[in-house]
Amino acid sequence: MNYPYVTEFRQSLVEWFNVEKRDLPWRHTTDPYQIWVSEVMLQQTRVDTVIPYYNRFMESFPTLELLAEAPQEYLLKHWEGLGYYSRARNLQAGVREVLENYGGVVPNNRHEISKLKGVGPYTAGAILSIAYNKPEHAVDGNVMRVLSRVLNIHDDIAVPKTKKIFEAAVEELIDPENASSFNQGLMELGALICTPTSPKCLLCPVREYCTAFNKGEPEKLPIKSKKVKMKHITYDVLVCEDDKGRILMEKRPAEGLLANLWQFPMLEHGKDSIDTFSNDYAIKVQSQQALLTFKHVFSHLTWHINSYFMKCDSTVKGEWLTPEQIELLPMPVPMLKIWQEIKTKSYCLK
DNA sequence: AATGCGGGGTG
DNA sequence: CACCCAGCATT
Repeated sequence: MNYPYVTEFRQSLVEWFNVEKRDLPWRHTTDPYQIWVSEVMLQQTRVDTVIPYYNRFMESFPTLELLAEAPQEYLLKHWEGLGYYSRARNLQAGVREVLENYGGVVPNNRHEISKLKGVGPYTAGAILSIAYNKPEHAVDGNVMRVLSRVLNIHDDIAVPKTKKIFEAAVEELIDPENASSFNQGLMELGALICTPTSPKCLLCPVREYCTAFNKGEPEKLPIKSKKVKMKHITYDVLVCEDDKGRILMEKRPAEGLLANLWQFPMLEHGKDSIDTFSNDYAIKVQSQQALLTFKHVFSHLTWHINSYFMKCDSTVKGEWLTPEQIELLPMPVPMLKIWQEIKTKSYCLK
């Protein structure tokens, strides 16, 4: 395939990026480790959300070695609220691989870097191009949207193999001398100009090369099928406090949803019974009071939560923790919401 | 190829 | 409410 105006397209995009790019924390460095962290955080996550997490993360884990040595609980606390927590565990596994197998130097080729945990086709290309200026494709949702419009590609981007079409296109288009600015330029264009709805074509540096703009209906692309069926689960969440002001906590399993995060005990409606629960923990409930009722939406399921504050007898079973200890634990957002309510209304002793 | 995996922003 | 977002691992 041979695109017309490739040279002009490259130049317009790269020049626009170098002038208009946002000042973001990870754009002050080309350290592969720091670029790596930023790219993992940015997976499926918006820039504005990532910024404070990235800054805090770099303060605590400025080097690959410090991240490799960190306790997982401390690491997860830095990821708390960011979501997709396996990213954090995979990132730590990845930096440990770099220390073990590559002398602490992040590999500069796709074959080796792709072996690292959590580094897929996009992240590999992003690190290689941004940190090492290697002309490698880095195709994410932004790039597929931008190029579907520029090149008039109507393939369904929800179909996995469609990404190969865009990767091949980037290999043709990418500026071999300015791979970093070219790839970032495509993504920046998608974020600022070539947005999903109402793209700002009049501000676009490459509109004269854009098929969708010239045809007049850029918002019709990309084509994306797919709908996900949402599952619903209802839970009672029990905040149990003993007479010493300690609260019963549970650690979630090491696999699956919210792996290794901490929570107040949860009873699934129609599945878990309060009797079994109080039996397991040898708890005797003295009083019970309704807390928050709310809904928490994940990408693939919805939790309907009823939360209760319960005064209980002392017991020797389970993890009864002080508020100070609880503050150090990584918890999912629904639990943070309940915990915040507890602190605000000062139910517990403290 | 299909599914599981968070959470927040937007219209 | 639906849709989107700098994806990857597992099956």
